[in-house]
Amino acid sequence: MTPADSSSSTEKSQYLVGETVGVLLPLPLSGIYDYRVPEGLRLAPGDVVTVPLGRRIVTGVVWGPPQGGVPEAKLKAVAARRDTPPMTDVQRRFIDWIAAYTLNPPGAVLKMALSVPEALDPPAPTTAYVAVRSPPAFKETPARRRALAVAAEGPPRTAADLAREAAVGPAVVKGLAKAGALETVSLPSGAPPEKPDWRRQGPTLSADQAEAAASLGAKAAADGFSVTLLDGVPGSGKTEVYFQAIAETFARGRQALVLLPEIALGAQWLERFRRRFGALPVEWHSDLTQTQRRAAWRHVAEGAASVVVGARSALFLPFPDLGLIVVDEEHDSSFKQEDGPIYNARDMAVVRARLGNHAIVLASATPSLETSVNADLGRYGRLHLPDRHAGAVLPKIDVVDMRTEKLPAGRWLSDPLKTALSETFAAKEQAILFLNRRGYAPLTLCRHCGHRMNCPRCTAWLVEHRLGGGRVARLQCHHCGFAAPMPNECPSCAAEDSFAACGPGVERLAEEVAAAFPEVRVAIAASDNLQGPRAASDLMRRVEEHAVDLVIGTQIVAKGHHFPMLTLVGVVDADLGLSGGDLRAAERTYQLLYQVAGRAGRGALPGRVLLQTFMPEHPVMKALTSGERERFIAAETDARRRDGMPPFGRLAAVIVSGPDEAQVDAHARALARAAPRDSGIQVLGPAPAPFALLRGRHRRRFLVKAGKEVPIQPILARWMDACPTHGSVRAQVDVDPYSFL
DNA sequence: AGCACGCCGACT
DNA sequence: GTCGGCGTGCTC
Repeated sequence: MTPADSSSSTEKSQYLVGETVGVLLPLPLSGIYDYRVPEGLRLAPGDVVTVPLGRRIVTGVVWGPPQGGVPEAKLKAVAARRDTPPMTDVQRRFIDWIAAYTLNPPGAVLKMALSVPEALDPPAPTTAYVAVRSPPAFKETPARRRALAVAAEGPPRTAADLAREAAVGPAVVKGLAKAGALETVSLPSGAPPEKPDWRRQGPTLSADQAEAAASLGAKAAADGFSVTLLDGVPGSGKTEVYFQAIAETFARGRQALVLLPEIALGAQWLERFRRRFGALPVEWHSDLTQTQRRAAWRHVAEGAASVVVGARSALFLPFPDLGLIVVDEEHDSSFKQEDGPIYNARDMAVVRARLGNHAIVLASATPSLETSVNADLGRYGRLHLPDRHAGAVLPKIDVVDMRTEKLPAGRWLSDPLKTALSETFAAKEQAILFLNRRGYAPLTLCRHCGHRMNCPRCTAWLVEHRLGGGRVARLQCHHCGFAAPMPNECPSCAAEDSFAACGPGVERLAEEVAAAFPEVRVAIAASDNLQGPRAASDLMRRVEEHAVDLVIGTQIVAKGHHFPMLTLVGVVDADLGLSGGDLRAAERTYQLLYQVAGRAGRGALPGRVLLQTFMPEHPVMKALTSGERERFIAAETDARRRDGMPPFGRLAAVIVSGPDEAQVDAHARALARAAPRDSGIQVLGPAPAPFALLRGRHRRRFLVKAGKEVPIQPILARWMDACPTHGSVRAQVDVDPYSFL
C-alpha cells in the first residue's frame, strides 16, 4: 500500500483576506476548487466552510493551498465558516490516502466523512422547564398539579421528560408555561455521553489472558504505530483482553474506536462493555435515527465520546484524538464496502492508525490470510490465546459423508444428524442447524419445460419465500430486491401447477424438522425475520431462557453469542461456499464453519458439531475435523504464493457496467485495446462479471494481476483516463477485490 | 452530486 | 403554438 503520500509538512496554517484557498467539496469532482478568503474570515486547513458552487451553496473543507490556474473572474469567495470543530490533519491525510489508493476522487471520500450534514450545525439548545417560585394565579387541574409537583423537584427538564414523569400530555406542560407557572430555560443541548470508567476492575483473567492484556495495554499506552493480531479461539477471552487496551487508552484521555462487522447483533457486546466500564459506548451503525446519528457525530467531533463502537463507516467519524482502533472479527468480509468508493475497512483502519501514529488491534479466532502472513513476517505483532476460558472445551467436529447417506429427494437431514438432534433434545439441551440460505428454496423450476425462475434485472435465480408478508409464496431476488407473488402458471410454457422447489432454504428445513421432531420449539434466524437489533436480541433472549430448543439459521447465527445450553451444531451443507471461482472460497468457508462450530459447548457442557459434506477429503473439512488450522493456512498460503496471489501479489478489478449491453461491450473492448502492457502486470478480460446483469445493469469485468512491487494505482489511473466513459456506462475500479472471477 | 442548457413528443 | 422528457456538461 503505497499511494503518493500527501506532503503536508510545510503547510500554511492561516489564510487571510485577499488570499486564495483550496477547498475540497464532498462531490465526485476531480479536484480541489479555489476560493477567495472574504473579509473578516481567517481560514486554516481543516476548517469546515460553506462556499457558492454554481447557483447553490455547499459545504466543503479547507484543504490547503489553492490549485491555481483558475481565471480571476471565475473565483468566488468562501461564504462562511461552519461552527464545528475543524477536520484534523490526520483525517485529511486519511481521506487523501484512501482516494489515491482506491482511485476515487477525494471529494467522493470526503462525502463519507461528512455523512451527517445536520451535525455540522451546533445543536439547538433544548428548552427545559422549571417551576416558578411564586406562580401567578392559574386554573388548576389534577394533571397540572401532578406536572407541577414533578417539576418542583429535580433539575429543569424538557416538556417531553416532564410529561412522561408526571404521566400527562406534553400540552399540559406547555399550558403551565403559558399560564406562568413554569418558566423556560435554555440548556446547552445534547447531554454528553456517560464517561466509561477505566479504573473499574475487570473480571479475573487467566494467566494467558493477563499476559496478553498486559502486552496489548502496553502498546495502547505507548506512543507510536503498532499492529497486533489478537488470535484466539471463540471463548478464549479476546474481548476482555482488548478491553484492557481500551482502558489504557481512556487512561491517557484519548479516544478508542471498535469496529464490529454487524452491530445489529451487538447487544451482548454492549452489555459486556457496560459491565466492564460502567457505561455504554457511543454507537454508530445504520439503525441509528437521524437524531442519534447527529448526536453521535457531534460527540465524537467534540471529543466527548471516549469510545465508539460501530460498523465500518465509523472509521470516517471526526475523532479529534483517536488513540486506539480495535477491529474485531477482522477476517469478516462485511468490512469490505462494495458500493461507492470500494474499500476494506480493516485495511483502511490500519492506515488510519499509521497516520494517527497509534496502536491497532486486529482480533479474530480465524484471522484472514493477509493478516496471518503479516504476523508471520513480523510486520504485525501476534498475541495468541490458546485456551477456552473457564475450562470450556472446544467442540468435537465430525463429518457426515453425504455420498453414503443417499437421502431421498426433498430431505436434507442425515440419520447421524437426526440422531444427534434427538439425543440433544432428550437431554434438554439446545441445537443450531446452520444453513446459509435464506427463504424456502433457492431455485424454482417448471417441471414441464424446465424453465428456471430468474430475476428480470439480475443474472440470478429468484428465491421462494413462504414466511412473512401473507400466506402467498413470493419470489425474491436477493441481489436487487425484486419481489413478485409466485405465479400460477409457468411464464415460459404456461403450464399450471408445474413449479418444483429445488434445494433447501432455512424455511424449508424447518418443515423437515417439524415433521421429524413435532414437539421441538424451533426458531428461524435469517436476516428476513430479524430486522433491526430488537428482533435479534429478542430471539437471543428466547434462546437464553430456553424458550427455544432449536435455531435454524443463516450466517447471522455464526456471530459470537454465548448460550450455555447449546451443545449441538449441525451444518446442513458444509460445501455451500466452496463452489465458484473465488480466491477466498476455502478460507471463508473455513472461517464461517469454524465460527458456527464455536457456538456449541460454550458453557459447562461439552459441545459437538456435525458437518454434512459431499467432500469429506476437502482440505477445509480436514482442517476443521483435525483442528489443524495451521496446516490449512500454510497450504493456502503456499498456493497463494505460488500463484502470485494476494498477499504475495496485487489484484485489482475493473467493472464496466451500464443498462445498454452493446454500449457496455463497446467500452469493454475499448478498455481492452488500451490495456496497460507494463512489465509485471497482467490484464485478464473482459469477461462477464459474476452477476453479468445486476439491478438492470450489464456488467463486464477485467482482472489486473501484478507483482507486489508494482505501483498499480498510477497504471490503472492512466488506463482509465485513456478511456473516458460515455453516457450511462461506468467503469469502477476495485483494488484488492474479494471475488476473483 | 445538483442544476443548468438543449433538442424532440403530447397537450391547453 | 408551448410544457416537459432526460441526455450532456459544468461547477472555483
